[in-house]
Amino acid sequence: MADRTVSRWRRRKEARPDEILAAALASFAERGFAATRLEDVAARAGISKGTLYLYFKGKEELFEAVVRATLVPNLERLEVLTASFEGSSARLLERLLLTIAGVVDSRVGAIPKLVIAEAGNFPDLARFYLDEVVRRGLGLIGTILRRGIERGEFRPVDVDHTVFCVIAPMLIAALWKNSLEPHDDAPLDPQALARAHLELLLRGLEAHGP
Amino acid sequence: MADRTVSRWRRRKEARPDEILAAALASFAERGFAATRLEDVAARAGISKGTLYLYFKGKEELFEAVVRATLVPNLERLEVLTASFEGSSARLLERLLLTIAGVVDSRVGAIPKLVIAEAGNFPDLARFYLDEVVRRGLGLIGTILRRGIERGEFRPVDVDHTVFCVIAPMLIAALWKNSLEPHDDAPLDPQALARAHLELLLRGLEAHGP
Amino acid sequence: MADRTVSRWRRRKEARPDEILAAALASFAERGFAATRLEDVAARAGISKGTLYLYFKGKEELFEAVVRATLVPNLERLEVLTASFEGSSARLLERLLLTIAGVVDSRVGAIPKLVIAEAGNFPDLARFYLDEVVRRGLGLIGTILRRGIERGEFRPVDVDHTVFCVIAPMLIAALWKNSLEPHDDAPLDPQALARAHLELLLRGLEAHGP
Amino acid sequence: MADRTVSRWRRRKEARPDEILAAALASFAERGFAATRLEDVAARAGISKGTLYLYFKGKEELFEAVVRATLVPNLERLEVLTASFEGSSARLLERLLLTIAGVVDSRVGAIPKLVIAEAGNFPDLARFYLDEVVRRGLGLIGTILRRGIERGEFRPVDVDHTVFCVIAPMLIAALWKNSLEPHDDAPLDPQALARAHLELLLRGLEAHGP
DNA sequence: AATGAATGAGGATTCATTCAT
DNA sequence: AATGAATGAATCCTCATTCAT
Repeated sequence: MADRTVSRWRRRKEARPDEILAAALASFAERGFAATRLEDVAARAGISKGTLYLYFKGKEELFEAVVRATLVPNLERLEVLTASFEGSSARLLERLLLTIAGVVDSRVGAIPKLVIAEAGNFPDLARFYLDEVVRRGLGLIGTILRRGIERGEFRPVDVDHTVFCVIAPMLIAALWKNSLEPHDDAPLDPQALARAHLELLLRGLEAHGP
Repeated sequence: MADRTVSRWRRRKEARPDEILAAALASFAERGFAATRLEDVAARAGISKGTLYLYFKGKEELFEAVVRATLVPNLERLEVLTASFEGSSARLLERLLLTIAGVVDSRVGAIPKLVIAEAGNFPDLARFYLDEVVRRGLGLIGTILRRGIERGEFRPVDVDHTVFCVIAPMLIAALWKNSLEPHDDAPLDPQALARAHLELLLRGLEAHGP
Repeated sequence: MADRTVSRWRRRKEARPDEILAAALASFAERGFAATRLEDVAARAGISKGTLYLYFKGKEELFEAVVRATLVPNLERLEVLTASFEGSSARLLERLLLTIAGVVDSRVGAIPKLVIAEAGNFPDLARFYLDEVVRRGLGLIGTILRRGIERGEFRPVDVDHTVFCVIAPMLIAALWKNSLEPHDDAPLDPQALARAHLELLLRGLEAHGP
Repeated sequence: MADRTVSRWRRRKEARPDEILAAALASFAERGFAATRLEDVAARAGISKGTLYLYFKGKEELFEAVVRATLVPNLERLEVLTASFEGSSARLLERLLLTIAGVVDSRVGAIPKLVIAEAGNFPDLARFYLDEVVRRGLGLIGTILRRGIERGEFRPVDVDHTVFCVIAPMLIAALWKNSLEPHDDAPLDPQALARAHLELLLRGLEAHGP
């Protein structure tokens, strides 16, 4: 109803930034930052080259926007999940990894590859990602590990290093899907990998004896 | 003796390709393929831009040579080690991961980042890497896992997926060192990570009591 | 009375072209033709970019209109003054230069700079300016000089070249005010310059002896 | 002899900057800064677009180099002339203006037009020109006027404003030659103008009888 | 073999102009 | 009449590659 009052044009203008970000993510994921031509991004978004510049100051800003706009919302969801979870820490870890496996399979799974590839050329972006994604993500896992140790579910481990071991397979899956998998015959199933990893991980973390 | 007959100049000339490869690896590692200027590679190698072309057909060939020349020798060493190892599979896995942790800390640790970043733009290279590094590397780990299972040291696991879990933390360490670590304050110690990972992993793989 | 019947809105609409011309003159004066963005002109005139095109066919036409619309009315005033002046030729020359000094200090003082800068890119405009401003202006001064010579007030001089000498300082003042003065500390006073010039000029023109 | 040892290539490299500056001056003079395409400058200099960038960082730097490289040497010549001149101040002024008239007729006569047109967009250049050309030039004329006044050759005048009157016709000639003259039929003769100006000026400056 | 001056294709960016609303 | 979103032609600039010396 209220929507009728806004012109189609105006509605388009509001949708544009997201359409462009989606197109840009796809292009950057395929070819990387430097090899992506803005003209291709524009074509993919169904607009002209010049229109891009109405929404983003340039290629670098577009790239940064792509990285900044993605992942963080996902992380927030996971933080809420962790804070409110009532079951065992093993179940929580399972829930977390399977959710991440789902993200890995989506478009945003390409972000880690982009950040890893371009961190050297985008120091600001690297720091943002470090602070807002990596530290928060690792912190989240650390919280769960400590929760398990405190509750006597997990044996005491070197939390700082173990968090890397928890997330590593999922990260590798995300990178794999966006780099070598297209050149391989057998696709990787992130969910299956997550389950194999969980089995190994939970046994590895299990508190011994009575 | 024989060496003495070869002039220093001649030895220099024979060393050139390797010096160029080392310079190229350093530059590619810092900025990535596209952002690396051949002029910088040349300067780093102490030669002129034109001289590069006497040894490599172009930027792409140089990049491929960097990737092809590295890692494979390391892999061969590991394959020999595995084939001839006499101790327990746990010890073998430990030996393997600690060795890899050493590689991660060296210049060649940058190769995975480069391949991941550029696989989309270098299909041939991607396939080479897939065949000659990834499959061989994962195969090696698979061999060890199967060895352990057969010998009753490890419980039966989903080998195909578990190999990813075994290598993932070391790979992440390699990527971390060549992307985000320079923007972080606390450096990651691959050896320490390998040990934390081994503790977790070996407990996770442990065959249950009789 | 009649004016009251026209709505303020309508009056606004009729004033538009002049408001746009004023905004355009200000922008062109500041940055020159090429560096002036139509968007800025529109903003300065308080309208949108698109509206400009309802009044002017394009940037070039707007530029030409700015040049054509200005100065000519000033010249006409001076021609009337000259034709009807009754006093000595020295007084007339004084009147003329002081009036021009006033124009130099106004917005239209920027026109000579614009024409000089863009004559090469606007041949039509150059010819218009040559015919309607330069020749008429120089002709006016020539008329005064000849009047003075005929009346025995001025000595006989090379009129064709002297007209340049008469107008040159005022022109320089106009250019100075619109180019280097903003970067200088001490502003130039066109009236004072006109007076210094007149003193020099009238002595230089003075007819000798009895 | 010694020249033979330097290769033709090297000799070319040393000549290039000046060849480019000459080509750039010609293009900028014709069309102004913005309307000049670097490709045209390159073509005029007999080189390719890219070669320009081996010698100048970009269009702006090239423009600034054109302005900075020219005129100053001319000024120095005039300063030497003034300092060492032995004749009457009237002769010195004559010598000065006729020399300037010669410069006006050369390629460098286009510089004032360029600076006036672009001062608003090149603040640094404007200040440079103000300090190194305008102030020095006006100072030179002021020195001569004061010399004449002190020696009793000229009557006491308002030196600060009179210097503008002395130089104005020559400046106008320089601007005229590089803007409107190409659209006019009768070319202006700077030497003739200088002579007409001198006659007027020297009479105007003449100290009155005893 | 080595150099480095020269080239030009490729792509980012700007902004005058158009036109649906 | 007025708007401002969209367009794409025009041009700067970079850098891999070539080649005369």
